[in-house]
Amino acid sequence: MPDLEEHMEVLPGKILIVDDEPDIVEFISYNLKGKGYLISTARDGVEAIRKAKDFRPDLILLDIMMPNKDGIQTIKELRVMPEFEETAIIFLTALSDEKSEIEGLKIGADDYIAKPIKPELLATRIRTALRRFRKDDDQDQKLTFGELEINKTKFTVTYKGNEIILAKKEFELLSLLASKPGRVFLRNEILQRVWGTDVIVGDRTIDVHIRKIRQKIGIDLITTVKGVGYKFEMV
Amino acid sequence: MPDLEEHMEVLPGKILIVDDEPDIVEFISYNLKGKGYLISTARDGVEAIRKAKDFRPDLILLDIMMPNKDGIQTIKELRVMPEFEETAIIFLTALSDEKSEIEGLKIGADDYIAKPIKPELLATRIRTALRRFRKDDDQDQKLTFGELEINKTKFTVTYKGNEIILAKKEFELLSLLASKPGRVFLRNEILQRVWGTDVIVGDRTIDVHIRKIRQKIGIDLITTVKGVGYKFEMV
DNA sequence: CTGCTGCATTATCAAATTGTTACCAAAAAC
DNA sequence: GTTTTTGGTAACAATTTGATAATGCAGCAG
Repeated sequence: MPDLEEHMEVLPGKILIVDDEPDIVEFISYNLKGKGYLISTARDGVEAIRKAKDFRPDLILLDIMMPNKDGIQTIKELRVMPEFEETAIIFLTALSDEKSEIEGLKIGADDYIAKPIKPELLATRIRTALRRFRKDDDQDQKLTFGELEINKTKFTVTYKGNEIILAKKEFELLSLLASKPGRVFLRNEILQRVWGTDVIVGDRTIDVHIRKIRQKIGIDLITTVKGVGYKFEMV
Repeated sequence: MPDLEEHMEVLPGKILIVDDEPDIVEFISYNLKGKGYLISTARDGVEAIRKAKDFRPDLILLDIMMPNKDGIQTIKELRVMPEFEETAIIFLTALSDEKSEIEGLKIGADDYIAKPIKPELLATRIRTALRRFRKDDDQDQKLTFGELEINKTKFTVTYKGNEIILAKKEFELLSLLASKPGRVFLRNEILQRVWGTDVIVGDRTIDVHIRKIRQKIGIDLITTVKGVGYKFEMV
């Protein structure tokens, strides 16, 4: 009977590869799998965002030129969502367009790699980028405010030691607001960051979720700024 | 049938030798057995993969030039399987082809040794490679949570002293979840880490395995986080 | 070779939970 | 005082998971 053991211990990281050329995806994917990275792939920006939400990559390799939604647009949308605020993103650029490289970095990429891609270079850059964002995998990512604790790793919220069960959207919404206490998030912004850009929901949806959160936590940590949005605040 | 030598006490390691020339296999095999390694052999890539699954070597000596499936192709296939992700692999190369050596290393070999093989050199390299992947072989790797014990070496789970028989996938799944108690594992992540990157299985597969585990253990140690994933938790 | 046996996966349906909307009342803004 | 915006409630829709049985497959004993 096989001893499965090691393969599930320390993984170097999860990487999402986004490119419309299957050959390139295949090539990179193959190279990185060999090094123990977990790989997911997408062939355009729309798919990329969808997969990223599920896969939660530590790093995204993002082609600039793509159909359906280009790299620039994709990174913009990703960076707006709280869960990808601190995800490493490396652009893949055809060396033709030097201008876009610079633009890419300004927009929020951490690095860029010119095609054709050299495996050694790729590996090095990836290691560097991942090191920069090294989240202690052993340590929980959590936000604490006095008696309230939001643990993103365990997906739990506790208030005065009691665990409060929040549904996914509720949790995401609270996490977003709590990520910048005091800051007002516009309704529009909340929609974008929690629901994404292409999902369309009615006006009342946010309200209802806010209400449920307030109800579950008991005290009102969320303040309404009428006509504008909501903000998280410890009293 | 691999020639195991059960009576050996402290095993320095299990080595799979893959070469199509019986003389070389014999030569290396003889040398390494003398040093206390457990040896298994294969004469081509296809046989190598088959034997590797059974034998679970700590290190594979892999000839590049072989009939049926060459070393390059073999290592590619091995590296993709999670259980060999972290197995040391050393290429055996005829010094004729220098280019392939480099290629081999890039692909995921840990080292290469040029033929003709010198026993001292071979021994040194093997020690080095094994050290790099050193796993506490002497001590059982186990996780304990109160009355529950998961022994990764023996492949057993006991609860309140009673041994619980889990199937392979069930065991892998439980091990993964228990490796970070409290942490939520996304369904996708579970799929990747237990089933591998290229295996495609339906949505319900994880559920069914989770259910079987719950059923066998009796108490529910696994918590569902709806829309997100599962987590292991002692209550 | 044949028929077991146990495991992994899928199919199907039921149940539970979650997300969204409709509607109206309440509060604030103008 | 009207208009706009949000809160509360419940209904509804959608999604997700649980339970169960069935299928297919590989290993194995005879």
